[in-house]
Amino acid sequence: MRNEITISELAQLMNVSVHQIRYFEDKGLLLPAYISGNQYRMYSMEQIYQLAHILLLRKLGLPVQAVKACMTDFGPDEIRQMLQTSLENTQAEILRLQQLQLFIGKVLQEHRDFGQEMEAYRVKWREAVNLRRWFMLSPQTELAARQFAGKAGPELNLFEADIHYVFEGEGPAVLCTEATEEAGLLLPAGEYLCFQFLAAGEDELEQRMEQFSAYAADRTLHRTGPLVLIEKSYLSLFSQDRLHYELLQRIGTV
DNA sequence: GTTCTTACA
DNA sequence: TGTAAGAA
Repeated sequence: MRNEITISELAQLMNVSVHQIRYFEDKGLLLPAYISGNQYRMYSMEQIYQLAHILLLRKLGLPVQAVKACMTDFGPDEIRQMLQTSLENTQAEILRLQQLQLFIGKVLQEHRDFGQEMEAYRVKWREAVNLRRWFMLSPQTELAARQFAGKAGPELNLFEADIHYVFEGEGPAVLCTEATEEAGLLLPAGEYLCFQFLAAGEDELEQRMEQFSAYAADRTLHRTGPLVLIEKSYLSLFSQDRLHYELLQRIGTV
């Protein structure tokens, strides 16, 4: 038995695919120790170390092409800088994953809340919320894809954000999302009449809003401030055909 | 049975 | 990057 190993043995040893090893060869990163009589690539210890080196650099986020340059003509300064940017990228990735973790937790929590409060009116205390206005929704033109494409930027995260439709007076609704700081529109802290429900279309939505008004009127609740319809589209993960909504309006003394 | 090359999604 | 084919 020779001391060298075949490509599949090397692949298994280093936990990569055979294809990937050949790919590295194609890119000039890793040549076999020699080619055997039957055209098999054979690898020795030197190649094992070299492959480990390549894999480490790939792990640091270097593109395959950059790995070559790194191994041939990078000096200590360039290596240090490479590690520095890799560190920064890693920190950014951690941040991204933390935000994702937060979002998943939020979806699960909201879904729990929704399950309990389904179809129930209740009065609850809400902390103040800052809203950022995006654009008006003219009453006739229903939500059109073009409207979003034209007026909303990439900052408006349609699926992950709570979309607030704010009805101020008789005018058209304004589409808003929550902001972390003062952003034009403030929903003050206070007692709010809240109603959560599922709805499929515009008609059902209007029906619910009339229901909401009637409920408040019946109980002679004094409503103050705008009516707000919150759409939690991400909760549609749980029900494909319907969207989750919450209606709310501040109540209390003038 | 393993690997090689080549092509393709 | 993975998968598939036919050839060695």
